[in-house]
Amino acid sequence: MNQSSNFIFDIIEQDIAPGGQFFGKTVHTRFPPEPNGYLHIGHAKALEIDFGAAERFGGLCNLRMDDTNPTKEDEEYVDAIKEDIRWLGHDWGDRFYYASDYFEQMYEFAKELITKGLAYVCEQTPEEVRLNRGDLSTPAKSPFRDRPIEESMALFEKMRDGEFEDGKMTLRAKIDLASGNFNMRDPVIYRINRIRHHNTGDRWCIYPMYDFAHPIEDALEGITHSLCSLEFEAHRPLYDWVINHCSVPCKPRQIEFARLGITHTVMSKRKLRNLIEQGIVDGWDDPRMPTLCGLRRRGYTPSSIRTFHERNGVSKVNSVVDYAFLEHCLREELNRTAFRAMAVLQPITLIIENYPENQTEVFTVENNPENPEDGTREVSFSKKLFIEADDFQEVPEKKYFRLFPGNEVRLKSAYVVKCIRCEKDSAGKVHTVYATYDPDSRGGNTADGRKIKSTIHWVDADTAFNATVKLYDRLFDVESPDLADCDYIAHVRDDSVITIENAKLEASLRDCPDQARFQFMRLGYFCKDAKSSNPDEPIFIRSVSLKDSFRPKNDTP
RNA sequence: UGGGGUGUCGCCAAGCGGUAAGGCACGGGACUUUGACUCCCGCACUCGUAGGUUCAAAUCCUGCCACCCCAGCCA
Repeated sequence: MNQSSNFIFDIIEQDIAPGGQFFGKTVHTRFPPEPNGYLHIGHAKALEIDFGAAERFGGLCNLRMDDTNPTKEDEEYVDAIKEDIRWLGHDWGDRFYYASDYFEQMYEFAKELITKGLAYVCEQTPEEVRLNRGDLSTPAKSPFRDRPIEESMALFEKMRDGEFEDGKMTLRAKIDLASGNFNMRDPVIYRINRIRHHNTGDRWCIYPMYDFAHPIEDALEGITHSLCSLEFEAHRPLYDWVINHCSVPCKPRQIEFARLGITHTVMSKRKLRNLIEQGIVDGWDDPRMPTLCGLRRRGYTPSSIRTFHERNGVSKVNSVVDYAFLEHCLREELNRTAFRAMAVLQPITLIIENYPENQTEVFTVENNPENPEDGTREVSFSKKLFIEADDFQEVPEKKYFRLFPGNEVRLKSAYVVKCIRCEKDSAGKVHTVYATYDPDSRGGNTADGRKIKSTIHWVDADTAFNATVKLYDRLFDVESPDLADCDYIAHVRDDSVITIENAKLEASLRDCPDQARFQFMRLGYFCKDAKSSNPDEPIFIRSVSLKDSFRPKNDTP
């Protein structure tokens, strides 16, 4: 499937080769989202790596909700996460798990550590722990570090039994208070928190911390390779410590990779949530959001997103990929697969003066010139048409070769017409253009073989229907709104969505199914919005524009 | 000041001692019943930097510089 390798796949390959630590084993990975928000395209990168590794080596990938902190998590996200993963085309079979399903075993492993003298109950307050953490040159300290094993054990059991109030004490791993790696300075591995857990209800009032829980979750599931993002690199010694000191069934290997950044967007849950709360976007599935549900609504296909990630590769360099590359991946696919249709977004009237009144012809148009197998459809033509305002200039600018007085253009698949004159309103805006047609150019080819430089799209005023079309564009006007010192809210574009109420669409678009994707010729790729369309009022969303070398899209600073 | 990472074209990214792949973006041209698509051509004598080893270095060694992550009872 994906033939290109990366440093992680190279490592796995070595691990399962003769002499490797997982020789003879099935590669087993996992995707472990925390159910506290919606998945975005950055998560999709991890998905591609986790499920991709399993696929590549004939292994398995589990889906596991990493729900060890009930304060932040909620079941409401679980189904949405599953839906997004399925949409991307990944299958976890029957291996769907909750980290919370292992609480009992984690508790036992914690007791094992206490028994071994490798964990102790610490009664410092959160503030005291922070104060006693030391600094770059000073070791941490805890007055409870050398408390007897039996005492810690009794206290820990009472913690579970709910005998102490929240925050009163913690269970800490006894590792190295002087370590240069702060994660090893006797990290807290259990805390008391009386809050109902979405999965375990009120069964627990103590919850394990990520650094303790995650390696156990992995080991219990027989994970061979635990792939995560770069910020966990400094946690790996702790991950290995837990694996080595608890009697877990296997020793997974953690490998870290750089998370994805994309220009002109923000990726952190906090910032995305903020955009919603401030009413800047309509919700998690707003088509401008980098969430998977947002991209789905925008018209992105699963395969375009997977292609995007595959071609970006995997490394350990903090990288920010150009938004244009995401757009490229979508265009590339849709050019191949989307049916063409004609739609006029900024209509002006075109009257063919020498065309008979009340006459209608039907023309046959290819659905996709890139793929003849997609067949054809019929569109009607008559004396009065709509064309794009952009396709006419009374006084043509340099190199303009569309419609202007005296010039000929071809109406896609119909006739060659010659512009005669135009009519303007009181404000000087052109509303009607008059032309004559060449009856010998039926279908678009001239009888005398003269070349027509330009072909424009059109719709028949008699059969076209009005629809709302929403033109979405990037949300921010700066390349890196996600930088820590960037006031990203101040850089939200006020024209990131332009709503066109009365676009004129060709009749065939009227009854297309939700989410159907089209190329509106010469404009871009659009899809029918399943969320806001009514049976009688379809609403179309622009997924991405077509490239335009006449007026290159100027990139905002 | 401690620990862990990373530095190859504007942006991603191959490269693993033998003399800088590819994609995006960009510029030029051809073709075109979408100024799209497609197709050509151009786009790093140079790999953060300074030395060293070698017949030969982006690849090995040493120093320096820059940037990122870590002191939550978050993940």
